[in-house]
Amino acid sequence: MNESETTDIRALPIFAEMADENFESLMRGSYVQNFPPQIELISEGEPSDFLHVIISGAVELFASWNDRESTMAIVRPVSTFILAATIKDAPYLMSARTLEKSRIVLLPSTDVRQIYDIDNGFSRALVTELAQCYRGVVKNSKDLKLRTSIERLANYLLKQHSRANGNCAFELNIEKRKIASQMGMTPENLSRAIKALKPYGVTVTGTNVHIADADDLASLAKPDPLIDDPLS
Amino acid sequence: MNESETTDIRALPIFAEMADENFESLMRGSYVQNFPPQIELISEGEPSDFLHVIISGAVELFASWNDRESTMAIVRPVSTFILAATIKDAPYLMSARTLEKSRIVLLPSTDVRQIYDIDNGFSRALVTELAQCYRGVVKNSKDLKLRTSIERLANYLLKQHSRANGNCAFELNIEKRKIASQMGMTPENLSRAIKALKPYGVTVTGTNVHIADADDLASLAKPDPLIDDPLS
DNA sequence: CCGTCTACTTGATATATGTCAAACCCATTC
DNA sequence: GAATGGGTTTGACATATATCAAGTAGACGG
Repeated sequence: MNESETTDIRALPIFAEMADENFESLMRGSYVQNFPPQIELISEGEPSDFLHVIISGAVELFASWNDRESTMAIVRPVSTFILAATIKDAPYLMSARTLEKSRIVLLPSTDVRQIYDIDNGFSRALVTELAQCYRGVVKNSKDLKLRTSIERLANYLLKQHSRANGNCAFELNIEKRKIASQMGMTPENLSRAIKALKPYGVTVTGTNVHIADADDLASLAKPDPLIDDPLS
Repeated sequence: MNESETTDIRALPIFAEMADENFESLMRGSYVQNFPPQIELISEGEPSDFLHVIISGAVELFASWNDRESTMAIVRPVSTFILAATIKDAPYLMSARTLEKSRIVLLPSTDVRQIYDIDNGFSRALVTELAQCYRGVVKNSKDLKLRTSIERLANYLLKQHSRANGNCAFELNIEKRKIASQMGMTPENLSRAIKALKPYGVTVTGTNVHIADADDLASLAKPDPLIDDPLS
């Protein structure tokens, strides 16, 4: 791990407030690895041996049951994933695989738990982080339970639109089938949902999205900070 | 608040490890109130002024969007609710209403945050609690995304069955329409799902449930600790 | 430049779930 | 004991979504 990567990790809210010596001890015990795409990093049900930090690339969190599979989230740098399992010393609830070539830091869970027991800055940061994660999942549930697939898509596109600084043209950075799964629908249904948004000025060709009139789309999407705002 | 109630609250994992003086100071600033059924205790979007602790009764957490409403969870004594909003000092993501006559303790959020800043036992307990809550919502999402409504119902009934100590007859302690909403379906659909479980030995008359053969039902439900186990 | 692969799309169809209206069943009240 | 009212059930129907099968398009490697 080079110095700039260490700095990036240190800058994460979760690590920012901890004592230097504890952070360094955490880093000393860590492993860094580069993974090719489509590698399963962890499997649900396994004990959580490491807290993962993604430095570059992209990782999909997914869950399975009875031969069905669903994408739960896509994680992008720089951030940690599967924090709750590490804290609780409980089995992973989700599996993770790389979507692209990715660089991942592995922090032994025992080290994390040990340091969280002695470092109050760290444990306070964890409280904030977990509260945020919790709220994120609740928002996701609300999206799923209160909206149809077309409404979910409309809101997803609006979010991407604002991430592209409001530019009317932007790219999808994930495969459509992953987007579909994340939003709880099939790829075929996503295709049709995209078509259904055409009257609202949405054109998608390949990975290129064009939103003619965001207000028009918003009239359908009715975005709500209590569902769609990643902060708050 | 009487002494036995204070003891019950103190026994909650979240409060168990904090210093006596901090717990007492938290309690001194608290309010206790009895509410009749169907009272809206908090509304989503409002700033989170209090951490709530339910002492007796039952509270429904629900969310709304675009004139739709969905039950997110039912909270029963003794436990806290809307912890994450209090910690983050962020608006509630869910509303809450009493389902029955309920006794609720209100802890001012500023007090909670202030004490969590100085009491390490409390902040560590919060980490564990929030990690648990997070995992709870993730499990709920998996249930929603990976299962059909009949499968969700089958698993719900198996869970109630084991809560009734494996007794083949037990009572539903919530209205069916709330159960339906919690599981992401309409009351009509729930009615039909119940019928669909008849071949698996499930009979429901009013609030009485009879499960002839739990193994038979489990062959359909395929319960999974990574979805259905409230612990782990 | 051509084949190959994989994601994506499309159409036809099936299934799941929602909606609406009416009937029903209790429980409560007057 | 009749009337009221809310929750539940049922049936008929509409809509949303999934499935299956085929075709298309783009990316990649030879």
